[in-house]
Parts: sequence; structure tokens; C-alpha cells
Amino acid sequence: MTPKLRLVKHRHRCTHCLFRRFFVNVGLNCDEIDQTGQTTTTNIGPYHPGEYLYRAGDPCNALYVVHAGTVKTETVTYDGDLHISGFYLAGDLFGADGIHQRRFATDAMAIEKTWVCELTFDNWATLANDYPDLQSQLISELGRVIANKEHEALSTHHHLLTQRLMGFLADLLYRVRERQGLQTNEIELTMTKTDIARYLGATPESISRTLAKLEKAGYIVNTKRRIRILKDYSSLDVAI
Amino acid sequence: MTPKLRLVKHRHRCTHCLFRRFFVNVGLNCDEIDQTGQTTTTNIGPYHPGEYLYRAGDPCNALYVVHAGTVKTETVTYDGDLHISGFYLAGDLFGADGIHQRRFATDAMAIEKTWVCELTFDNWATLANDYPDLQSQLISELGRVIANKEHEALSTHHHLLTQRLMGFLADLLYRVRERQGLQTNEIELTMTKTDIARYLGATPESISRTLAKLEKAGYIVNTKRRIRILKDYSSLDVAI
DNA sequence: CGATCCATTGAAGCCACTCAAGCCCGGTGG
DNA sequence: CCACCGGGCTTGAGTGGCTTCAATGGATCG
Repeated sequence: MTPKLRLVKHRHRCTHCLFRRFFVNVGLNCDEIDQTGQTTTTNIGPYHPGEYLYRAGDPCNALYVVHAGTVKTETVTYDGDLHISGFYLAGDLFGADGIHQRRFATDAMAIEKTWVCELTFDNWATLANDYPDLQSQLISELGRVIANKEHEALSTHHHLLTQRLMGFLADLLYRVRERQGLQTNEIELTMTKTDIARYLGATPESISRTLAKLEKAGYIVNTKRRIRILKDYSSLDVAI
Repeated sequence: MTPKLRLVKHRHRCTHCLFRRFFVNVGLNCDEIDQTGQTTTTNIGPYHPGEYLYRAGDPCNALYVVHAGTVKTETVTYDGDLHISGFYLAGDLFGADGIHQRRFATDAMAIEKTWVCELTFDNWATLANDYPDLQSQLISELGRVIANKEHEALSTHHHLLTQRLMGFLADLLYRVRERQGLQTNEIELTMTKTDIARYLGATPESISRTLAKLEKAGYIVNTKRRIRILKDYSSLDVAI
């Protein structure tokens, strides 16, 4: 990672940016902070599909939020398998696994054209000094990350791939809706189905077969890069 | 949970307590804090095996650290399965999944005679006001929890139960060694094997069979409530 | 000393993996 | 422009690991 080549001064408004929400919650907005002359967040990008944002073991000096695009974090297991630990959409915090050791535990890669907001720990310390409530904002957000990871682990333990996959799609639809504010039932898949397999701990073949089965049973419509959800996840018949 | 009946003033030293480590790291110790007249942590217990510390949905007003004993956190999935999200030994922080929503996401149950340290958010806010560095202590710890959860998720995706189980045992041995400071190779199992199954997403039958297989292959010695590790996890032959 | 929960072992079935082949698509270069 | 290539996706056949169902033994406890 050679951030120097990519550093772009923060210019456009981070309307969906988590950091902005933090600032607003303590009674500030980005403009005010800019006016104080303090550097707050830095917008970095674009990263292109397949490009690494950082690698496992790199020093972690900042927090990141996806500004636009999608990021995946992945690890190579000791026996060579590739495991994906998360997909991050616009507004999502990622890289928190590096906070403790000050080194990232995973690789982070853009899977489409992506910009991210960077908030360095140094800047954070300065800001938190002036606005102490910011700390509890971050603590709360980390709590949310933990609760999410636990929820993910839950669906991981469904041994039927049908359920894991429907759970994944339902979660993705939920998150897309959160961002669009629309009640759409269609997901634009930014990740490959192979990546979905790596995320769910399955093989691409099984994903393909299971999607076909779900389509035949009338739960989804599965086109090239889109999936339309026809029934709610909770109505899933395990026996199909 | 009826904490009022169990509240015991903090008396003995929390030598392994995470909170104490926080205080020490900002240049304090429990004695000094006690002298200021501030209530810091409250020691609660004993909880007996099978007793709930809190239930999913209960309001979360505090952070908890195991003082002595073992705690498990579990969730009932919508289809009735019981999933265990973690085992917590002396010194471990738990309940962090309740920070964001201010409600716990899981049930917490003692699996042996257990005491815990409670630090309420109110007390935390007071302390953090006087000693701002405490906040980053907690942030760092939450980062550790996140990194751990991600690591757990990794081993979850080993599809061979043999590997998941050996990984679990190796992790448990590592954590026991951390606490005892000894180079023992024996684990005293505080949880039932059924609980191990629920944690690993398997059935008790499979755990039983896999342990028998590992013993026959010379990797472990499996007695009633103890397991002795004979070989390192990394030397595990997948083909057994 | 019966009740209950945990643990173990056996037999049968099923789901997902492995191996293998072919298709589709975008990108590249002759 | 087309041939070639590579990666992702799909489909087929066979195998293996884990689950399910069932039954028994052991441990703890009121």
C-alpha cells in the first residue's frame, strides 16, 4: 500500500459516512471541523477491483469507512484455503481487527471501484481530546461490530447450505435497503459467487447448485449479477 | 437476574481482572481508586452451574469480566437450535455484544461456580472523565475481541470436524496456559462435550466419535473431564 | 433409588465435497 | 475481426463425513 500516491484532500460531503455521524452526534459537522483547521478524515481512492487497501500484518494506524464501492477482507488459512471474513458496503467500518495489535489481521481488497475515508488514530486522539463524547461513539460502534460478528457466527452454524445462503442474501438485502431507503427486493451482487462461497465456507459448485434449487423452489430469481428475493427468509422450507 | 440479592462489595484484589489492568495502565490501582470514594467494580457471585447471569434482551448497563469460574454465552436460533457463541475464563471480558443496543444479544450462564466483576457504564463514565486514557484501553480491548471473533470464524470454516475440534482444544490449552503460567498439556474441561458440540456446530455424537479417533491416532488422551494434548495442532494429519 | 442429563456406540441416509468436463464472457493480441 | 486465453459459472457422477435415529451405560442429584 502506497497511500502517499493516493491521498486526496477531503472535499465532498460524507453523507453516509460513519465518522460524520459521530461528529454530528457530538454536535458538530464536517464544515465546523474543517474550519478549525484540524485534519479530520482523508478520502482515499479510487481503488480498482482486485486492488489491496492493506495486507495482513501491515501496521494499522487508522480506522476506515467505505465511502463508495465495496471492500472484502480475507485471510489465507495455514493450509492454503482462502476465507473471506466480511463484505463492507458504503458507510461500513472495517479494519477494526487491527486496533489491538496495531497490525491488520486480514487482507482488504476492493471488489469494485472504491473510495474509503481514513481517520488516523493521531487525528482521532486530537479530536477525542476536544470532544470526549466521540470516544463513546466509537465504543458503541465497536459493540455493534461485535454483535454483528456474533450474529454472523450464528448463521454459520446452520449446517444446511440452503439456510446459510438465504441468510446471507437476506442480510445483504437488508443492508442495501438501509442505504437506498427503498423497499427493493433485488440485490446487485458486487462480489463473485466464488467469493460468496468463500465467505460461507462452501464451494462454488455448491453455491451454484443451491441457488438453482432455490430458484426452482420459487424463493429467488437468479440472473447473472442480480438476485431477486421472492419470499422472506423466515418462510424458508428446510425440506426443499 | 436479581443482582440486588448478590451484590457484594469489592474486597479481594482482582489480580487477573481486566479492569484492574486498565487502571494500572493509566497509572492507578484499585486501592487508590477506592480511596477516592468512587465505586469502581462490584464483585458478584457466586453463580452456580446452570444459573443465568443475564438473558438475551435484558438491558445492558455494565461490562463484565469473569473473576473466577467459567461463563458461556448462548443463543436459541429461530428454529430451536442452541448455539454457544463463546466460553469465557477468568479475566475474560464478556457481554460486549450488548454495548450498542444497550440490550444483551445472548444468554449468559455460569457453567461452574463463578464470580464476575461488574463495571457499570455510569461508573465507567465517571472514571473516564477523570482518566481519559481509560477510553482507549477499552477501545483496544474491544478491538481484541473483534480480532478474536474473526479468528474463531476462521476455524469454523474448516469443514473437517477433526480440525475444528483440535483447533478448539489448542485454543483452550493456550488460554489455560496464559492463566496458569504453566506449560501443562492437560485441559480440565469445565464445559460438557455437548456444549463443545454446540459451540463447534456439530452433534455430541460426532464430537464423541472424533475424540475417539484422535485418541486412537495418538493425538490426545481423552479421559472423563480431562484432555491431554500429545501433539501440536499444526502437526495434525488430515487423513486420519 | 428412580430421574435426568451426559456420553458413547451402532446402523442407515443424506448433503456437500471432490474430480471432471463444458459453457459463457471479457480481455488481449495477432 | 477473430482466435485465443483465463476466470467465473454451471452441470454431472461418485465418494465420504456428518447427521439422524436408536439404544445402552454412567454419573449426579434430590
